[in-house]
Amino acid sequence: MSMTDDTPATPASLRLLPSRMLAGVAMHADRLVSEGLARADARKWHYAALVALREAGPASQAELSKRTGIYRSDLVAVINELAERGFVERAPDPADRRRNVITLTPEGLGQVRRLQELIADLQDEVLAPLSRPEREQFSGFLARLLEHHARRGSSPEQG
Amino acid sequence: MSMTDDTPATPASLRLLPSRMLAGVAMHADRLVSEGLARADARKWHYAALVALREAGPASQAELSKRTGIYRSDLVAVINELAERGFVERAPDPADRRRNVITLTPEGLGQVRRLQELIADLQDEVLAPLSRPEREQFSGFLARLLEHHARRGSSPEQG
DNA sequence: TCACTAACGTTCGTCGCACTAACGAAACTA
DNA sequence: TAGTTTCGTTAGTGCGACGAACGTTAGTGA
Repeated sequence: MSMTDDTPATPASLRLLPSRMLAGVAMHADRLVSEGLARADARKWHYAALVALREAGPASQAELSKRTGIYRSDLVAVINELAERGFVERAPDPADRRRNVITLTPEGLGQVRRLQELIADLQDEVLAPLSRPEREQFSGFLARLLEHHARRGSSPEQG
Repeated sequence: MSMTDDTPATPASLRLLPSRMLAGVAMHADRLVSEGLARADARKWHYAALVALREAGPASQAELSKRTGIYRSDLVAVINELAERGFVERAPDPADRRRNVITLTPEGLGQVRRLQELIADLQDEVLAPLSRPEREQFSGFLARLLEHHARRGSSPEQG
């Protein structure tokens, strides 16, 4: 009857590995925001594209790809979904007939505002256990790490 | 020929999103360690399993799964690969014939030592831009975030 | 003892993400 | 005018996280 507390704990040498913790926290964060956005019939990429459009105006898909970090291959589907929902419009560029010009619609503007609030709440949820100043520190660290690895990375970059 | 600096910068509202930065840093970190381990013909999971075995002795696959966070479905392949390389042995448990007992071999012990050094170096590379005390802070934040989300998570947990 | 349930290892399949390859059309460049 | 590059697009790869289901074996209660 006596149980010897058989809880199989992850060894500390694994549990405390920064790269592992990083992956774990990123996963939880990703799940939180993805599920939150799903409740609004949206995805991370929708938000990224919409924000980029609002911030910098109409753009070609190639430009959007660079601004958001979404691969141009994957961007196709994102724009499709946003266009279906009436948040953006895809039109051929008369000046360069290879390109499409993606434009934010009024409905899209409304949506990005809604999503922005939602996302802000979700970030709070992600960082819940940290105090305000700690969140600043943490974000600062992340930004520095990101910048560092973005430079050295021979990889095509992504976010 | 003046160029209006057409560098398409990611808007700050995206670039500074914690969840996004988290994903980005985690990706870079993961790539670094994965590539590093690949050079030693190993993967993250190999290391996780080997460490868990060294730390807590021989175990069934179910137990290993809980200790390492590797799904039992995926663990099968990991043990296969480790067994192929002679680092572990998989034997049926005479006490419970449903189970396999996974045991670390002497070669496995050597390998886990090698990998541990390698991993330590790779962690340094990941955290390169941070000073020692900053790394401590950062790791502390990660640990707190992880613990927080592990509790509330109805998700089966993973690292 | 006998049905019921639960655990174990395993296989197969799914979903999403990062990423590559290739292609036709259009645009630049020599 | 020929060669190269860019753009949007389709298809596909590799991997990590995860679920479903199955046969086998162990425990559990009537």
